[in-house]
Amino acid sequence: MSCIDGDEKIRWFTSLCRKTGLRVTPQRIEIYKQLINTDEHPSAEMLYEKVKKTFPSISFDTVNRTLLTLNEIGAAFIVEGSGDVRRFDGGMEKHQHFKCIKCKRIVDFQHKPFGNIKLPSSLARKFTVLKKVVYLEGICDQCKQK
Amino acid sequence: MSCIDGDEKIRWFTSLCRKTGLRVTPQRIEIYKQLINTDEHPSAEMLYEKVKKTFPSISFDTVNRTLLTLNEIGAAFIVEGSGDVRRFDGGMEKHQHFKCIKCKRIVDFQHKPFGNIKLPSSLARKFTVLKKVVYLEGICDQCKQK
DNA sequence: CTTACTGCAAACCATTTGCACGATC
DNA sequence: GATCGTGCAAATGGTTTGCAGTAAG
Repeated sequence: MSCIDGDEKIRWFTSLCRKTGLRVTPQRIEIYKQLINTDEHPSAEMLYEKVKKTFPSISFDTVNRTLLTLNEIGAAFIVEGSGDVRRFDGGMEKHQHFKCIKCKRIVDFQHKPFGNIKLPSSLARKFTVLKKVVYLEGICDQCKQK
Repeated sequence: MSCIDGDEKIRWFTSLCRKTGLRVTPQRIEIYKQLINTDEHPSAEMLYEKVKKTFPSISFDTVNRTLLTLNEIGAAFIVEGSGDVRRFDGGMEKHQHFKCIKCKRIVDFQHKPFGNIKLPSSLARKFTVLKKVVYLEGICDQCKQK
């Protein structure tokens, strides 16, 4: 299921690990692989279930810790949202999220104006802004039908 | 510390309670009062400490439960964000948040373009969007100095 | 060979739930 | 008086921490 640029990403990831002084372990690679091969914005638990299939001896803690590490080195990030369990995203291209408050599904979408949002300069002077998030919440198509 | 329109808001709140079939209890009023009299976007715990001063016998659970109720009837809302403890906001005017990832401080700001953001129509057709959030994360002025 | 990572278990802490008593309508 | 809210205590569940053994550089 790994696409053409899958290997590309793995190479980028391993070099990022080395650059940041992290060791390249098979567990890390596998977790990262699984993360970028899904678009369901998995929680640590969800990802643990996936990784276990190809790596039965892995522990939940390793998955969870690794995801936090990925977030720190910028190879993934924690999805914003109010409440609920922590969800992760390995897609590094500029995009936004819609989250269904019923089924908790998170859907990616791209809307140029959201990506190019300008900050008020008064704010930019005062704070160091590291992340701009545009985030929508509501009821998804599947849940509306019920 | 209650401003001129403080009583106004309390009246609005009690009528909202009645409209939604909730009973008007002194605890609820006090919690709501404290929530709208601060701009620090308190957690249930923070608010509990405040309310205890004027209402020593109140329990943490009541505070927490009440805040969730306020969120449901639209008298307050849960502040978006990634991870950390749940924070609440009683300010119902259109505004945005900046959150410092070091000290967890949440700062309100208003930026018209953020308030008037238009959704892609493809999305609006498919999903029922209940909430649009523009949210910034970074390092605040106080933490930068250190 | 040194330092970091993994796996396991226990600890933690915010949040939730159940229930009896008391307050509101 | 019936129903909802409160307070207390216990349970839950996601997340974190400590540590000994193991693997990477």
